[in-house]
Amino acid sequence: MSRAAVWRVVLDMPLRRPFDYLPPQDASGKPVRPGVRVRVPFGRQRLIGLVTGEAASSDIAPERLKPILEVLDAEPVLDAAMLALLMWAAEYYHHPLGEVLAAALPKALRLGAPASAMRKVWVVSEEGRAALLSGEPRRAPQQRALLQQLFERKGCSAEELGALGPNARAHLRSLVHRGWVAAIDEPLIPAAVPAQTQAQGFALNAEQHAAVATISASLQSFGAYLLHGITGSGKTEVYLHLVARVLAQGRAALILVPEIGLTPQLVGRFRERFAASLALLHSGLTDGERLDGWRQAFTGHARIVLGTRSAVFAPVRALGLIVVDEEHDASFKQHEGGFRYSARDLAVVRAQRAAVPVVLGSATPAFETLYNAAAGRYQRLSLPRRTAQAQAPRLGLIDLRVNAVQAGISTPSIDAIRRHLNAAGQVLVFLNRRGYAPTLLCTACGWTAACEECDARLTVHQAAGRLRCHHCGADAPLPECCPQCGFALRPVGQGTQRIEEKLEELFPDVPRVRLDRDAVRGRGDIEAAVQRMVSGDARILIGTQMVTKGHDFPNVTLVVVLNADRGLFSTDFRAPERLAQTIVQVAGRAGRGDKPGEVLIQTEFPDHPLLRSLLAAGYDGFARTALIEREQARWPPFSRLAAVRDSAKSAAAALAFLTDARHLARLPPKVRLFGPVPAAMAKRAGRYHAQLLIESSDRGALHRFLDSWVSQIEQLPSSRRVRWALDVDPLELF
DNA sequence: AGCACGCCGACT
DNA sequence: GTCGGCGTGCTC
Repeated sequence: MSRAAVWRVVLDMPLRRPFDYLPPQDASGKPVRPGVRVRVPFGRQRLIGLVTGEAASSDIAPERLKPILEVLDAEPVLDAAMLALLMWAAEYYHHPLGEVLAAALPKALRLGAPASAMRKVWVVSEEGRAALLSGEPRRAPQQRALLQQLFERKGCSAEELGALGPNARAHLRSLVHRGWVAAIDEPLIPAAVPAQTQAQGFALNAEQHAAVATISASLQSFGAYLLHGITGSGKTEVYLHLVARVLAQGRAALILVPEIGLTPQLVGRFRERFAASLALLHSGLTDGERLDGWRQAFTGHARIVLGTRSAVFAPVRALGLIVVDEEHDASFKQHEGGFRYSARDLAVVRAQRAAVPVVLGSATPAFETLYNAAAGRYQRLSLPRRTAQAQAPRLGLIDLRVNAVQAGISTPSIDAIRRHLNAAGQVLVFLNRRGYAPTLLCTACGWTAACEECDARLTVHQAAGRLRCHHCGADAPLPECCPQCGFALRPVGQGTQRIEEKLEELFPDVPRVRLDRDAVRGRGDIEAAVQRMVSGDARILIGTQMVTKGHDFPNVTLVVVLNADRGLFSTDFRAPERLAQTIVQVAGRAGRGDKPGEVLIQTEFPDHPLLRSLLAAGYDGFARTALIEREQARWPPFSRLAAVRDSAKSAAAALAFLTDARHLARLPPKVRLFGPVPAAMAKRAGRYHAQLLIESSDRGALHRFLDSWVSQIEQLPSSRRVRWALDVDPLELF
């Protein structure tokens, strides 16, 4: 037991405890500032950690306590409110606090970069001051004049140097050489940006106006709003109006968008309305750019922070509003790495703690969100009309069992495509599978090209002449003939490349564009492809999921969904929800201009109740039916789930840890375990994956159980032979 | 997580 | 006889 007061420091490590340090020697007596970064000795390493507080004494023997080496921040990089939110998150997700805090900071800050941008400033040194007083340098009046100026202005930055005379740079070099002037780094304080009360933009229709009025009536308090607006109903305009009101109050807004939803269109609309005060924080940025965006928020320079998942932790000053656009999108849930959080759910918690409104916008809200709205936890605001006069598209099913099919495209679809092209319309053909064909088959012996490292077939990439694994990235040349029997090989099944080839054959004179991860590499490529459709250069668009996210194709009048059947028979209870969202989102691309849209969905199961219900009752009706089924099956939101996932070099090791974990569990009433089971695709990138599911109807019971169990299972010797993670509220089940 | 220390197989 | 495998333990 040590009597010395110690600072509690949390490190970016999978350790569930803080470490005690003696206060830094140069700052004895100064109070701790929770949320500041410190450099500490740790074993034989030196690490950067975060101070969470202090304690009057430590359980650690005094001779073992080491002093903090350095305090990196004058101001906490995580303020009290953010620290409290992150502590809440660490508890809720049962994840070590150090890693949670690390997730909230850009990498550059974790490595020690200054929290404010720095600039080099030249200041007169002690020797320089003495020289100046004694009249030096007598022989160089210009140098002396510069020294005098630097002394009077208390230094000058590189940008200001030019104003100090024609040869200031050369004179400065001499002064630095003599040791009279030295360069120091100083934090750059950006000029304060005045709150902008920008023109109101477009006029709102009645429903948009009602939504803005409702939310802005209670900007000073927490409220969660589901903004359910069909595609093209003008959700973004509602956001823009709300943001304008928040800025007018001198407060700031945080806008979260899905991974791929951060399109130049959306950024452009915010930028043109709110010019300079916008900071971006998304995964496409370099570490330096992310640091820059974070600093703009931290310094208060940015009044709007627009970003993806991890931007939920952005240090927004005077937060007044949070918007989560496309709140149903799975990319808000971190799916890899250690700390798996839902940015949407944390946005709601952050808004609640900050007493500000949070707006969850979607054309296809997550069923959980609809449930929360029905339960009265969220207030529902609907935008049922499209802003342009466009009517809702007509949806129809095409029975693949009775219609002739050419390379995956049925005759009725081909006829419809021709009809729309002849009527000067544009066509979107949707297939959620890139490449040429998902299988390469030997017609003689039945051999198929399989990935060595995954339980998956290799996809044929005809144009590149390659076989690729879409799960691990393996890449091999396309074999000429069957490696087993030497007979000819045939690509089987459809990918977007093959559909493009077929459409070229069917409509040789109609320009096409393909939008998938193979066809577009950079963000600029996506824009170029989108622009070709918008301008009318291209009239057929073939695309994967990518087309459903954030892009508008106003002249598309026909959407053909080539295969809706994956997802109809999945074991994952969320598959129907995702299927409905995909169909409704892709259908929303049709008929956004003044022309009515048509949507054709090809299926082998036209009588499947899910498809029937979606067509007959729309997304809402579909959701109601699906939620009743979930209630009967006791799936979320009628129960709570968590999953322990792991992977190892052998299937046995992956299962061994989860089996040990299961044996350790002392289950309270109402908490159940399922598994462990191997993942549906057990082998991926050479590792075997497995899962143990935890279910409970009682959230509190589940979390109390996890609390003690997780700290036990991480002590298991078998845990060291696997990579494992706990996923609270998992979105995908194997 | 790192990074040590510590005991058992194929090599200069 | 050593170099090095990863199993176990510790870091204030």
